[in-house]
Order: sequence, then structure tokens, then C-alpha cells
Amino acid sequence: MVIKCEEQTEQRPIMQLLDVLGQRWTLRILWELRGQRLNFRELRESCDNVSPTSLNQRLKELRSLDLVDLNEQGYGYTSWGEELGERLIELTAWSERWGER
Amino acid sequence: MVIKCEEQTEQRPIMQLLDVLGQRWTLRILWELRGQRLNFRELRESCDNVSPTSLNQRLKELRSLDLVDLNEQGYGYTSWGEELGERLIELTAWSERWGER
DNA sequence: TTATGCGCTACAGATACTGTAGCGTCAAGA
DNA sequence: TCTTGACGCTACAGTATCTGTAGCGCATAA
Repeated sequence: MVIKCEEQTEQRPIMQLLDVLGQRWTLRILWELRGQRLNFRELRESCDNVSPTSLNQRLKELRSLDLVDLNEQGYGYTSWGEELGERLIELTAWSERWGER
Repeated sequence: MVIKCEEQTEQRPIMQLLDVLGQRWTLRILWELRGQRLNFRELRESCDNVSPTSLNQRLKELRSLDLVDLNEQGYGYTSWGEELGERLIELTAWSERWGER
């Protein structure tokens, strides 16, 4: 029998974040939403026609984590999502250099 | 009718990067390797005992993309991986603020 | 010759994703 | 009052991917 005396449930935010970002399509969805709002169907098309099932599942998660929201203009970043999106833009720039390797 | 005058096969590095980072465990593996080298079994344990099949598949991809390598000290960052790892560390700091939402 | 540790593989069962069809709702037009 | 079209989203069967366990092949050391 193992006595666990660790810090509560090891639910550090970074783990929660890596979990959701590490699922298929999540990063891509966030990337496609940089600087624009898209409705469900537009977003689906821009993500290589990901299945609506998967898209909706990811959007639910992103909305529950307060990274994405939906209004009359479609899906887009919340203010938290905006901050994450900026990092994806930086990553895009970095990837261009890396792509020359 | 839309005339496409885009750059060749849309194989931008960012897409390749998002593809691999968006697979399960890839981000976590990179995160666990920040600042240390780990051998296969240690890495596996630190990633909640991910199956060796998946771990090996991801490591193959990361090695082929020149982000991770293997030497006598185990798996660790290449110099490209180091740059990506720094971004993960920044993301960790950001996530702490986000976690307070 | 055994023992230990290493990276890694095999394989069956479980889980997640895909592709297609279409539902329910609403708003505009005839 | 009926269509028509656009919207977010769901159902579901087929397929791809991941999991968990066992253990291989190799090397080094006792």
C-alpha cells in the first residue's frame, strides 16, 4: 500500500494545457483562429475538413477552458486565447527558421 | 471560381510542426525533457507510463525532425529542441497565470 | 552462466477519429 | 404560409490510433 503525500492531485495548469493542446486538431484550430473569427463551417474547411464531431469536441474543450468563445461573428479567441495565440504566431516565425535546417 | 495562386504544396514548416506537436504525448515528452536528459524508461515513467509503442513512435518523429536526439546520457534536446523547449517553459509560466482565472 | 539494464517490438483489446448524412432552429424571400 | 438556405451540431458505422503487457536482442558486469 502506497501512501500518497504529494501535492494534491498534480493538477498543475500546464498539465491541463498540454493535455488539451496535445489532442489532435487543437493547436491547428487555435492557429486558424489567429486574427480572425470563423464560423463552424469555415473553421472546419480551414482545418482540412476535420470531422464535425472532432471539431465540436475540441471547441467544447477550448470554450470550457476559456480560450475560445462563440458570438455572432463566429468562433474566436477570448482574451486568454489571444495571449496563447500570440505565442502561436511567434512559433510560426520560429518554425520558418527551423524549416531551413 | 477561385484561382489558387498559392505557394506550392502548402507544406509550410508550421504545419509540419503543428502536426507533430498535436499528436498525443509529443508536447508532454518535450516538456519532460526540459533541462535534463532521460533514458527511455525514465521518460516513460515521467510521462505517466505512456505505452512504449507510442513513446517510441513519438521519439522517432522528434528525432527525424531534429528536435530530440539520443546519446549515452539518454534522450534530450538538440539545439533546435532547446529553442522549442524554452517556449514550453514560457508557456508553463503563462499557464500559471491562466490557471488562476 | 547468470544477472541486470538498456532500447525497443509484438499483439490483442480498447479508445479516438473520420466521413457522411442529416437534424433542429432561425431568418429571409416568394 | 410555405419554401430555401445557412447556422451549429449530432448519429453512427467503419477505420485508425493508442494502451498494457510481455518479452526480445544486445551489452556490460559479476
